Amino acid sequence: MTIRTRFAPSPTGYMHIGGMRTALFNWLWARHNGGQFILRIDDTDQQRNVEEALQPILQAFRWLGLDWDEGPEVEGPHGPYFQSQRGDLYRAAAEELIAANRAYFDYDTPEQIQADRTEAEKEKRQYLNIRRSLELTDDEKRQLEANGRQPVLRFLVQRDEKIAIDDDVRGHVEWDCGLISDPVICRADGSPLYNFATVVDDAQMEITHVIRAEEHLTNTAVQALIFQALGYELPTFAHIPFVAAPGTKEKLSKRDKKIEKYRKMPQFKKMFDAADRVFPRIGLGSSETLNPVMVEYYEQIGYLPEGIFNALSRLGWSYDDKTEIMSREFVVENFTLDRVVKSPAGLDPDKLDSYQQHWMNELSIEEKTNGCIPFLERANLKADGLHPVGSPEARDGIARLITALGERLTIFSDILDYDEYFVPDDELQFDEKAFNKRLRKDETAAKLLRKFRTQLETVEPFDAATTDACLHTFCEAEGIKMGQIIHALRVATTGKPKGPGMFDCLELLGRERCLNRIDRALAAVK
RNA sequence: GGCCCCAUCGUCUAGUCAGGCCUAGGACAUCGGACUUUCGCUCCGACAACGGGGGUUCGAAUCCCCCUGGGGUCACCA
Repeated sequence: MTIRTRFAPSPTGYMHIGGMRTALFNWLWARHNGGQFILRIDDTDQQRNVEEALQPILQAFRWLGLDWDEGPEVEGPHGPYFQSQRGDLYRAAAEELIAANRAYFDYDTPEQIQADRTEAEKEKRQYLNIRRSLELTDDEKRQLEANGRQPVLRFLVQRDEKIAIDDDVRGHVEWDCGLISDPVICRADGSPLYNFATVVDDAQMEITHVIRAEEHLTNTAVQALIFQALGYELPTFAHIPFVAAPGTKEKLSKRDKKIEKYRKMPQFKKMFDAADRVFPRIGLGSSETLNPVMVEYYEQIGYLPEGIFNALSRLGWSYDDKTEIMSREFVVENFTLDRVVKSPAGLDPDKLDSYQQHWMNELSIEEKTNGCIPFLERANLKADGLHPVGSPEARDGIARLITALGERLTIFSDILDYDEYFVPDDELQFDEKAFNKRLRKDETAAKLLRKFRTQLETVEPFDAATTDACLHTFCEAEGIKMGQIIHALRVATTGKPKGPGMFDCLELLGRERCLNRIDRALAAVK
C-alpha cells in the first residue's frame, strides 16, 4: 500500500510555524515510505483572494523544500485540490447519508440551539442537541420552509455506541457517543463543514495517514463516525503534540493578543527585537508585520531552510539520545511515527539558533556572500561607501569581509551589524562608550595612535600580515604592549569595540579609509 | 464544568511498550576556566530533572491505582 499523507491549510495569507511542523511530519512520513504528500486547500470558509492568500503558504513550502505530489499548481488524479471546487463530492456524500438515515435536516434556529445550550448550562448538565426536527411531519417541514426557514444538515450520531481509534502516537482512544452532539455537516446553502469535508476528501484522496496536531483529537470521534457511516475504511491517525509558545505548554497562537504577550517573553523577545532592528532597514515593516510565529519571518530575516528544517524536525521527535544535527536526507531516512513525543514541545529560539549556526557554518564563502548581498542591497548600503553592493567590484570586498567574519554570522541579516564597512568615512558612527574609554579618557592611547598613524601611511603592502608586523615592531620600539594601542586603533577605524581580527579590519578598509577614520577620530578627541 | 490528552534538568529530549546495564545520558541555555588585541569560535569544567501518595516486586523513572498539575476541545471556524 502506498503511503499517502496530506496537509490542508486554509488560505490565511501566511504560514504558521506550528502548522509548518505538522506539514513537515506529514511530508517526512510520506517521503520516508516512498509515498505521496498532498496539499489540499481548505477554503470552504472564505471566498475572496484565495489565490493571493495562498501564495505565502506555498512559498513557505518551497522555501523549506517540502514538495507536494498533488495539489495546487501540480494538480493530480484526485483533484480538484480546492475544497471550494469539490461541492459535488460533498453533495453526493450528504445524499448518501440522508438516504441511509444517518443525516437529517434540522429546522431549529441558531437562537433555539443557543437557548437549549444555555438551559443545559444552567442545569449543570452536558449539552446534547435536541432532535426536534426528527419529530416533524413532512407537512410541518414544508410549512417551515414556506416561511423561509432554512434547515441545516446534521449527522445522526448513534448515541448508544462507542467510537474508538488506535492512534499511532496516542494509542487507543475511546469516546462515548452518548456525549456527542449531532454535528452540522452542511450549512443551509449546502456548503460542507470542516468535519464532513475533511472526511470526504481524505477518503476520496486515499489518504492513509492523517497526521495532525493534537488539538484535532476530539474532532476525530465525529470524523471516525462519518467515515464509518459512509462505508470508508478508517485511515491511520497520528495526533502529534502541538508546538507550544517558548517556555510554556500552551499552543503557539497567531492571535494579536498573544503576539503582544510573546513580544515580552524573555525567550521570544530577541526574535521580535531582531525583526524591529532588521525589517525596517530592508523595507519590510517590523515585527508588527512579520513575527516569529510566521514561517516568512525566518526566510525574510535570513535563516537557512536547513536550520529551520533541523529545528522543526527535533520539535516533538528525536532520532536517539544524542543526535542533534540532522540533514534533510538523514531525517527522511530515519523518521518514524513511533519516535514522536506525546507532550507539547515549546519552540526554543536559542536552540533554533544553534541549529542555524551549524548549518550557516557549513556554507562556503560564496554561498554566504550570495545570502548576504540581498540584505545589503535592500538596506541601500554601498560597498566601500561607493559601489552598489550588487556590482561585481563590490562582491570581492564583501566576500573578504565575510571571510574575516568567520563564524560571527548566524543569520544572513547579521551582515547589517557590520555596516561600518559600507559607510563613507565621514558618516562612520563611533560607539560612544568605547570611544570615551579607548580614546577620550586614554590620552596615552590617543597619542600612540597619532604616532602609529604615520607608520600606516607608508607600510607596504597594506595587508593584514604586514600591518600586524608593523604594529608589533612599533610596540617594541615604544616599549608598550599591544593592548595599549590596539583598542584605540579598533575604535578609530571601525567605530566599534569588537569585531573581526584587527588587521583583517585594516586590510578590509584599506589604507586611505583607515587614515581618514583615524584622523576623524583624533580630531574628535579634542 | 463535561470529554479527551499529557507529566524526566530552565528548555528540547534519551530511557517507559519487553522492570535491574540509570549513583538518569545528550543537546541548548546559564555560570566558571583556558585560548585570543576585542567580540565571536573552540576546548575544559560546573550547575541542574524522574510532580505527590499508595501499591506490585528481591528490585520501579519504567507496571497498577489514586491525587495533583498542565493542556486541548466542547461552533451553521478550520
